[in-house]
Amino acid sequence: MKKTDVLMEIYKRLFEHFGPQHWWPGDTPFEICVGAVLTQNTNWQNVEKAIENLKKKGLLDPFKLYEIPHQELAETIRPCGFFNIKAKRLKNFITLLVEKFDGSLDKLFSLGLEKAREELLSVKGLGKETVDSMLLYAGRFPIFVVDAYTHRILNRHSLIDEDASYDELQELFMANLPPDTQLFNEYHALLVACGKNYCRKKVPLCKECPLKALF
DNA sequence: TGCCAGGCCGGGT
DNA sequence: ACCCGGCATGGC
Repeated sequence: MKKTDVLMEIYKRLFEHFGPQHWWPGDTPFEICVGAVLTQNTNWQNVEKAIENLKKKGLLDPFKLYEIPHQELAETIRPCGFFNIKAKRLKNFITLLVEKFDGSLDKLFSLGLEKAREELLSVKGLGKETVDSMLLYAGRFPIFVVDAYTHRILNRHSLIDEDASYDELQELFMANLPPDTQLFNEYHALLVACGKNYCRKKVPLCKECPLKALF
């Protein structure tokens, strides 16, 4: 069976089981980018509280975040955990956005996928997953987002090695699927849904998993 | 109650 | 080039 067919079969099963996920859960591209940083190794529920705090204070704005002192920002996003380091990372991102792109995500994204990715990856605290999430869900670029769930699910169904890298996984999807933003959007969200609901740590293989007895 | 969550960095080997 | 500890809150 060709890799393309395998990947499409997985997508089909996940979509039929979970339905459309309507990602990213955020109103604006900027909110999506902020959420991408805050959700690093963190439950989305906690991130929602932090984002709600930012909204209440009217801080969900590049220039407001540019001005706010570290201490106050950290306190505001406290519920999402790792708040000191995340406040720094947000600041680093905001500094790039304001000082190099007039606070405009459109200007950043207008560089195109490759250049925008390079710019974002140069920011301390933004790794590949965070950056690719911004590019896919805020920038609408057709780039596949890999995360811990992607890794665990594919490994558990013997489709990749335990030690496969981010780049290898991303390449697997991108070399064998059409570069379709909506497909990549839904696919990643579905993998997260599957991981949260079924493919948990320590549970070797659960009976309800839609990918059970895959091939 | 303990374990885990949509990572990433930095220091030590 | 790996490997590992640190970062921290809140929900199940």
